[in-house]
Order: sequence, then structure tokens, then C-alpha cells
Amino acid sequence: MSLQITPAELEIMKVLWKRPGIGASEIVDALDGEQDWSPRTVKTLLSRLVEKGALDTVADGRRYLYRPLIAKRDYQKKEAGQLIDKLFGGRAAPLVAQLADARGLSDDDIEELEALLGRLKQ
Amino acid sequence: MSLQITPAELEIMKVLWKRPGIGASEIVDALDGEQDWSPRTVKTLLSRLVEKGALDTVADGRRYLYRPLIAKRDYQKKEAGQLIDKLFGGRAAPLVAQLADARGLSDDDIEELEALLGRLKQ
DNA sequence: CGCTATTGACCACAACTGTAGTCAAAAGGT
DNA sequence: ACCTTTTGACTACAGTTGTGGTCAATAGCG
Repeated sequence: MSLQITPAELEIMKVLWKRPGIGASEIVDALDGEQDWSPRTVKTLLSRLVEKGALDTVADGRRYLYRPLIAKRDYQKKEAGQLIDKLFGGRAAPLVAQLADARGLSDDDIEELEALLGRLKQ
Repeated sequence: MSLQITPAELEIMKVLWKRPGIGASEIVDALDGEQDWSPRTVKTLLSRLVEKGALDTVADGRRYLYRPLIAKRDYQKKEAGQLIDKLFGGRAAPLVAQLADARGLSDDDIEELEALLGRLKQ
């Protein structure tokens, strides 16, 4: 069940995570400005995602409404885990250190992280 | 220079980050146990990495010694940045939260992160 | 009621990836 | 001075990915 989602497909998933249960044309509209894809391209990506089991369809007249079968949160977890396994020896701390170095953490970020750590520690 | 390194290529890079300046056969040896690739496969990956500008070669008799042209640290930064841009709205905190949730942070991780945050706050 | 626009199904096709074979030159053992 | 092994160069080839076309059915406009 590796469920490999490609970058292009991910754009579709992001739209559907925000607005589950919409049809192809709404997705095309939602992507307008973001991605410059022909509706055909979006359709292909949708088919592939359905085929892969990442999306579910419900007939609505002669079209489909699409709905994610994987939660955004689960996908984020999987990706984050893969990244640290692949590049950071499976440890989270070095990743955060890189991020801090690469783009700086805002004061809000720092506060949020401290709160998070506080919660984890108790 | 997008310098796209594929997963298979990354395995080669990891060997060379650890031991820069070795030849193909040493890389094959180093990968033994990790990856089960024929020496031909390793050669192909090396050529592609050189072609992409990720590696540099120095002739050593009739073979090459290979050396990374991108630092591991830079690559880590780039990947980490891409991940949070792609999936976490560009913010580091939610990523850490997911990691904590996905696999738990060890006490050491927590301590390390606190120290890091302390330094950042100064 | 006929025409057009939309939709899903199926098809196309080049670039990129993973995986490895062939070939010719050279290096080293004997 | 041969034969084997190793090496890089070139080639292969199927699967994946990005990108979009064709087609037939159909839903809705006029």
C-alpha cells in the first residue's frame, strides 16, 4: 500500500483536502492561477489518483464528485517521516536545526514549538 | 540549477558524503548490504550525477574518483524547505508537531530542541 | 428539437528513473 | 606477451510522470 502520490497529483489532493466532494471543473477552477493545466490534464491526474486509491468518487449525474481517501494529516506524517529517515538519520532535531538555519524560525514558530515541547515533556 | 537528485542517486550521494573522493568500486562495496545493485547500475547512477553537476570527477589512472559538488547540509536544507513549502504552509512548527505525533520525540530530541530554541531566542 | 459544451474513458508521447547489458581500452597477473 | 578483470562510454528498455489529445455520451442553451 505504498500509495505513491506525485507532485502534480499532490496539487489535486490539496484542493480536495480543502474542499472535499467537488467535481473536476471546480478543481480546475480552484487550480486556476496556481497551476496552469488544461482540464484534460486535471482529469488525467484525477483518474490516476482514483486508480491508486487516493480518491473516491461519487456519481453526481453524469459526472463524479471526488473525495480524498487519505487524510492530509496522514500524508504529512508519512512524508515527514520519510524525509527524516532518508536524510536526517531518523531524528527530528537535526531537521529542525536545518530549518532554523535555512529560513529562520519566526518568533511565533519558536513560541509554538516551545509550547509543543512543553506539552510533550509533562 | 534545479539539480534534481532521485532516490537511487541519493544513495550514492550519501556514500560520497561520508567518503568523498572514492572510486566506483569502493562505492559498490560501500553499498553492499544496503542496496543490491549491480556495479553497472552504480556506474549509471554515477554518470547521471556527474552529468547533472552533482558530482565532480578526478582522473586516477584509468578510473575516476568522485566527489560531491553539493554539500549534504545544503541538500538537507533544500529538501526540508521543499517539504514544508509543499505540505506545511511554509511553517516549521506544524511539521515538528506531525513528527512528534507520528513517531514520538525521544527525551533527547526534546532536550536538543529546547536547547536549539533557547539559542534562537537569545 | 438540434447544437454546443462538458464529462469520463481511453490513448499518446516525451522525459525521467531504475536497472542493467555491450563494448572497447587498459591494467595487472602469470 | 596473453588473458582476465575492471572501467568508463554508450545503449536498452520498461515503468512512471507530466501534459494533453480524441471520442462518444449527454446535459443544457436557444
